[in-house]
Amino acid sequence: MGRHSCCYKQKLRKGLWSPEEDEKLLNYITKHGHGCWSSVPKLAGLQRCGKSCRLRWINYLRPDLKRGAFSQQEENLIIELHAVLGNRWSQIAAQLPGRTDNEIKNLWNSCLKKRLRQSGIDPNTHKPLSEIENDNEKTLTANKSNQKASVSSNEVMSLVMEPTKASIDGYPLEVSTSSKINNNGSSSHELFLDRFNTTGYFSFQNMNYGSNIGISENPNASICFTPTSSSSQMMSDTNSVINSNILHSVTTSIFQTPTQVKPTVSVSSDGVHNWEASNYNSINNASKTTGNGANFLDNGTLPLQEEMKWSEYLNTPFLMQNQPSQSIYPEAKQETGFITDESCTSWNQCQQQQQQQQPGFQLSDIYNKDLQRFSVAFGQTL
DNA sequence: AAAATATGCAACCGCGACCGC
DNA sequence: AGCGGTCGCGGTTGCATATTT
Repeated sequence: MGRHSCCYKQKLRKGLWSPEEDEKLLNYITKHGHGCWSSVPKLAGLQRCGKSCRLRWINYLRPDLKRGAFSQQEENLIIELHAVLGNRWSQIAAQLPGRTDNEIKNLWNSCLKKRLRQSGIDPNTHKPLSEIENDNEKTLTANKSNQKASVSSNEVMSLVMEPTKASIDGYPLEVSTSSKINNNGSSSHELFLDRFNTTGYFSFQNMNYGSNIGISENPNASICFTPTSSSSQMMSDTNSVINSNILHSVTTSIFQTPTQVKPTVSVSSDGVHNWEASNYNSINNASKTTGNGANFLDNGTLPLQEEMKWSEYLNTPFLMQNQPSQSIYPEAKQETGFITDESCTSWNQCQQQQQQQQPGFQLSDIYNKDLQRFSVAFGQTL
């Protein structure tokens, strides 16, 4: 049961394939096609079972296979697809021409899974690990509550609302919220923005708001903008806190990440705010991973982000749009008039190029637009 | 330099689905 | 409907090589 009859036969070779065997199989299939796999080894003169021949052909000998290391784009796509499809390797492989399911599975198990963990992302759920811990705590709390006959007013309660669709300037954005009543009587509001549930592209401009230090003087650093409020101002203005913090966390996460991110912002009624955001950028270079991703530093700034090629980012395949050579953000490009020159490898270069076409152009103009958008988006949900 | 350990990859195995008889 | 053969998928193993101790 479940075992090939051919496997019972004796004298069948197992293990690694020799060059001679490869040649025999390749020659046979090139001339005759594989037809029924169980008859292939006999006809090709091989002491192998049909299953082994099939595997060798599919994973190694097929002429349309792409050789060599996976590109960054391919890795990003695998991560995105895995977030949607899980361990359905054959379906993932179908989106990557020239790559086999086995290859992708190996890459995932040996490399990508590890990188995600180092980035503070759970590779199974693609959620930030901290969020999962929170979820577990919530579950535990809920279970404890359920075990009791009644819920007293000073116990923690959690309410997760249905996701709501928002659309800002025609850019879809899915937002779900969670309200919490803490045992000290104060309430907090958590907000999740899940771009993976949107219909395909970012809600905002493709820019990195990676730091709170203004436009960076360092050409090797990511372009950096500062929110309109300082940290101290944020503390005195709840809306500003919300908007600025969300702006930081969401944009940093989204614009640095090729895959799913659920930034979480929690603002309690007593004015104390805390938030977190995962940062996938570290995937690009695991050695620069800094634990749990891009959390705000104590001084209210974010750590500098590693630079990502503008053109590469725009062309990152998204969901099923596996067309690396075609930008998937035409709307954003149209609106910003931004140059997506392949040779443009830094934000400063992008700005310089754009300024040649548009004298006086400033990236900060786009930033201000985004700030407005975030205000609208989160004004609707908070 | 040698042993131990980690890593990456190719291949195997078991199982379920499908098909034809 | 039952059975056997085949195919394809996903989990796992085992080996060669690289890295660390």
